[in-house]
Amino acid sequence: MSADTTPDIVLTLEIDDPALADRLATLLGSVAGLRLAAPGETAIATIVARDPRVMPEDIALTQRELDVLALMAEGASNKMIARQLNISVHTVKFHVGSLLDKLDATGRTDAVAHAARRGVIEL
Amino acid sequence: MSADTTPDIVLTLEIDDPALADRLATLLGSVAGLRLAAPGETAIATIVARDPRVMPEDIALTQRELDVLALMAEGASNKMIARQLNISVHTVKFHVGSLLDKLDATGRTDAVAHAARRGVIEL
DNA sequence: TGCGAAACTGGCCGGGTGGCCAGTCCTTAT
DNA sequence: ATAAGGACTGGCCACCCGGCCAGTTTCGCA
Repeated sequence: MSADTTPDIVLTLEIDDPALADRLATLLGSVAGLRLAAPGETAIATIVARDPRVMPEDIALTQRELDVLALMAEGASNKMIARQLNISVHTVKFHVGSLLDKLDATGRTDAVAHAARRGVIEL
Repeated sequence: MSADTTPDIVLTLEIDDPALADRLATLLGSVAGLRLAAPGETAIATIVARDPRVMPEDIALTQRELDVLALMAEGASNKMIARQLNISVHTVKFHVGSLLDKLDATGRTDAVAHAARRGVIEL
C-alpha cells in the first residue's frame, strides 16, 4: 500500500524469438513500477523485437529516391511530386522507375509497402 | 567478470510521452541483465508507445473491403484483385472507391498507407 | 412487407502511370 | 583522360485508375 501516485507501467511483448521473450518476461517481472499486461488488458507501451531476417540487406537508395519515396508514401501523384521537388514529371517517373526496380515492386503502392516493411520509410 | 553466457539485452525507447520515457528509463536502468542502447548502438528490441491520437475511431470496413484492401497492400492491380476474388473489375473499383472514401485517401497508395497507420492492416 | 445496406455489374472517359527510347550535365573514381 | 554513376529531361504509347452514370440481387431488420 504505498502512496505512490503513479500506477504501474503496463507493457506487452511482441517478440518473435521465444527465448528472448522469456528472458525479458523474467527480468521485467521482478521490476517494481512496471508489469506485463494481463490478457485483454491494454498496455501503455509495447516491447517489439522482430526477426531481423530480411533486414540485413538494406537497399541502397539515393537521396533523391528517398525524397520521391517519401512523397509517394503520402499518396502524392507524379505531378505533385514534381512540383514539390521542382523537377519535371519525367524525372519523377525516372526515380519512380528506379525505386520499383530496387524495391522489387510492381507499382507505386507495392513500392511503398515494401519500403515500409523493410524500414526504409516510416508510415 | 561473471561467467554469465548471455550478454545484456539491449533496448531502445521510442516513446512520444517524455514523462513516460523518463520513468521507463529510470526503472530499466537498474535492472541487471538489460540496459538501454548507447547512441548508435543497435538494439535487440524496442519499447514503443505511440500517441493513441487517431487510434480510437476504428474505421468500419466491410469484409469485402478488407479483402480488397489486403490485396491492394500486396501491390495487386484491380484486374488481379478481380481474378483473386472471382468478381469483375468493376466491382473491385466499386470497393476501392468505398475504401478511398472511408480512409480519406486520394488514391490506392494513400489508402494502403492510411490503413497501415491506423492499424487496419499489417504490412 | 417494405426498406436499407452490402455486394455485384455494366459503360464511359479524362487523366495518371509505367515502360521504352534517347539525350545532357556533373561529379567521383580509375 | 576515360569511364561510371547519379540527376535530370524529352517524346511516345499501352494500359491502368478513379469518378461518373446506371442497374440487379440478396440479406437482415424494423
